[in-house]
Amino acid sequence: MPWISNSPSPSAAARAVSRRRRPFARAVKQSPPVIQKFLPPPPSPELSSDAKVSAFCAAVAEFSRCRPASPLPSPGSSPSRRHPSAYNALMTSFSRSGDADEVIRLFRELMLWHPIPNALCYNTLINSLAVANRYDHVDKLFDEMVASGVAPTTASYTILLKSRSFDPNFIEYAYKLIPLMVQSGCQPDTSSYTMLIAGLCRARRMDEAWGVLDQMVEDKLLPTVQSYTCIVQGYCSEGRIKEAKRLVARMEGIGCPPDVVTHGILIEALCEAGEFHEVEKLLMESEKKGWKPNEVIYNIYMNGFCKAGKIDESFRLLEVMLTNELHPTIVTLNILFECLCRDSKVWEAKCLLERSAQLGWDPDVFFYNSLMSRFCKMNELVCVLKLFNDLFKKGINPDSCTFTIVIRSLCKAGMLRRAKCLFSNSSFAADVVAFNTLLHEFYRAQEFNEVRALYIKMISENIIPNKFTYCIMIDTLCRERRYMDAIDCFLRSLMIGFFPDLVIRLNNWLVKAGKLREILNLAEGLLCRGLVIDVSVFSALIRALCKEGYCKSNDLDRVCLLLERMLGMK
DNA sequence: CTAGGGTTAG
Repeated sequence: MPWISNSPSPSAAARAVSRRRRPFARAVKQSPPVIQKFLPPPPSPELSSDAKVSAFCAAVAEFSRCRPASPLPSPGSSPSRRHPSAYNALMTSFSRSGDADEVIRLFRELMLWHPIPNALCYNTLINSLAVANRYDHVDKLFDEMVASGVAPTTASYTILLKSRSFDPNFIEYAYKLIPLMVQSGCQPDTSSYTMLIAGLCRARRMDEAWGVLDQMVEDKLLPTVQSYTCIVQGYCSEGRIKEAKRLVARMEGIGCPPDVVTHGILIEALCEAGEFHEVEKLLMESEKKGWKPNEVIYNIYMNGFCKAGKIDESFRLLEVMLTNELHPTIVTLNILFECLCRDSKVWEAKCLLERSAQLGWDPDVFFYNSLMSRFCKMNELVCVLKLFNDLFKKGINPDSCTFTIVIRSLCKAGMLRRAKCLFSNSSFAADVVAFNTLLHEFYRAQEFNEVRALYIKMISENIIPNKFTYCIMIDTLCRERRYMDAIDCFLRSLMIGFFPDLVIRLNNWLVKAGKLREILNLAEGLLCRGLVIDVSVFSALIRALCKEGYCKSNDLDRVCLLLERMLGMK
């Protein structure tokens, strides 16, 4: 397999494992049947007549019956001279279907006939790359556009904002970009402002998001459903459901009634909070309130039930969906598939996947990930690797999630080196989660040098560490008693945001080691950056003081000074 | 051409 360099293939790994298991299997064969019930059930060769399995099959049948005919022209058709607007229409179409590579190809082809494409074409291209998270290309292409004398439009800038809206440094970027935008004669429009609001909400800066909304009104731009929906989502992701509900209610009053998207966000949050009755109520009132639940709404609701372990309810919703003449989508199938996996029907799920072609659906990477993730939890490494193999055989591209599952499975079986090999392969686009997974495993194995090396690799590959990464690094440094480095590491984490639980964690290490001076350094580091010292840091100080012997501490003056500053006396 | 929602991983 091409993605593993100089290392045995997964099938070899699978063989190695099954070799190791063979004596065990033999032993079981000869022992009384009582032991056999501790073994996983063998994969069932035939589909069982289980009600949920047949419901899933019915959903598949409905899915394949209602599948639209391919709306797209086949990629790679021979170049022919087309008008730029025809190219743009084609590119938009491929961009919407998520095929950024085909958009790039079309753009290149367009340049053969029209060496300087117009702003619209550039926008479409850049947007498709932004959607595909290919940020480096976004910036390069924008510069290229400007360099070739094509004036960016307001939409160009909005796309730039979008490409950064998940970046931890979004706000700084946006506040730099907007003046530039105005300077070049592009006034921010409703969509630019909405993008700004979306980014602020993602960064949990709700007050500022409201501020932008006020600014919009001042600029005589009316906020739209989209603008408010971003804020609803901001509240929901912070768990502030009451405020989200209140805002949704208020939207009706100000002539901006919440639509199906707004409700989807609210329903997802309600499900997560276990307020399923509230969801039911919203659905009952939907007609009266002027919105109509679509497939996505049911998917969200079904997924909510699935996550809460209410598998029967998920399948009940499938029936409701069908009676409302809504067709299952590939996402619906995936959620139901996940339900089967959770409902101890893993082996049936495996069987379903094996017969997908016969049943009438093309499983995508999500189906494989769901099943592999289940097998990973069950320590069924061989099954994981076999599915990983099947995926390649079918020509499905694994995503970073697939790799994370494989890495976890390998690590769980004690094969850390093999997991590391996956990382050395260039075709594996590791993301933060994948890195965190392996980092965590090396940490658990106390291979701190490997942790460090991997962290350096991560930085060099421009993967921005997140909270979990810093957590592992802080733990690692503390385990090595490098407390000052741990503090430095924490202070670096402030670049991506302030996480109180990281402070608490670091403090616990410092207290445990009786590192009073380091606690003071940390507290001062926080204060001089204008951050509020949490009560946990305060109590950690007291605890460390007690441990050290209050009177003996030479640092008492510094503690008092800190406490005074905390209380706002100085 | 551009703004808000759904499935998987730590």
